[in-house]
Amino acid sequence: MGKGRAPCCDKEKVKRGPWNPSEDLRLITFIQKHGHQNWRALPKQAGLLRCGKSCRLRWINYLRPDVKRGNFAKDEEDTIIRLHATLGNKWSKIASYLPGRTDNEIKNVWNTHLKKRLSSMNGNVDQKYESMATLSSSSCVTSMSSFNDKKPNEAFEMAVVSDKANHGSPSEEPEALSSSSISSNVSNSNQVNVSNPEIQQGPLFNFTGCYYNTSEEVNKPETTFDIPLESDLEFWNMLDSLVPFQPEGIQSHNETQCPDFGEAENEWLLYLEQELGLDPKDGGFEAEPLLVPEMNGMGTMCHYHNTVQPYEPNSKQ
DNA sequence: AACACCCCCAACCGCTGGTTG
DNA sequence: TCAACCAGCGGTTGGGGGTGT
Repeated sequence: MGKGRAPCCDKEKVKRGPWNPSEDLRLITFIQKHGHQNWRALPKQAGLLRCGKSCRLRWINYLRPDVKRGNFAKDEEDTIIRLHATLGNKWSKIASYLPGRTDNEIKNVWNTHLKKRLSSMNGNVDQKYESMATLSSSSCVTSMSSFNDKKPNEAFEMAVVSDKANHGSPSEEPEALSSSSISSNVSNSNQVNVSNPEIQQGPLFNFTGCYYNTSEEVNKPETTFDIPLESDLEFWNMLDSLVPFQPEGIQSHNETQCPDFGEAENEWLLYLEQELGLDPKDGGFEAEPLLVPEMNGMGTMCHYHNTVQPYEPNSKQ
């Protein structure tokens, strides 16, 4: 590494911080059309002033159609605890056993909830195997010794078996954790598999993002996507005055990298536009071509968790 | 009401390992 | 074989919201 590593992107020319809806839509639409063969080139091709890494993270952790959001079910938490005892901080590995959950999300849950819970139960997180003994049956703990050597699906089958032993009736096992669904999808969660009906939940694929609740959300009140259209005339005027965007260097549709959005594509895009308040009927956004202009700096973003905040171009970050 | 503190989590940073020429 | 490039991973950060005083 004598010369050192070239920075992944020019930080001076790259937008950072939270993503705004128009950036999300632009990224989603680009990936939907062209896939994500080259993350580094993607931002330029998609017309985003973002680092490729940032685009990748945003897609994987938030925008993927199959990402599941909301609180973790107890069974999911138990699975994380169990897998963490075996795999350690291999978040992506753990995520591969929890369809729809991202490594980042699992890492956050572990650091904010589960670690503390284990710590309070045992007084010492390092005694994780002892912790496992309290959480799980002895058969589970003993099975861990051979857990490491298993292939993911085999290991998960073991986990499921012990899980059933721990929680009694198999009916307590959530659908997303059923062994059948797992064994059909043991690839890393980063790999998009929207064509898989086991992952693709619902008539449209389940674009949960931050825009609406999923039916699997636990203990969360129903929330709405609340874009204050009236109060953000500047933003919507900006959208109205969009210049057609022509992606650079797009030769052909990449079948292998482009998620198969199938017949739901148009319906989904329509849904997205409506959710984002970009209804073409109102002179707003049309899915193709991508028309969203570049943002005017950090001040343009809005943070939207359950409820979208007012879009304030001049508000401070 | 105002302030301080805490918690959560989206996003960033830097490293690693795989691939390619 | 090796250097350069790239995607992916895991650790960390910091802003915003919630809660306590």
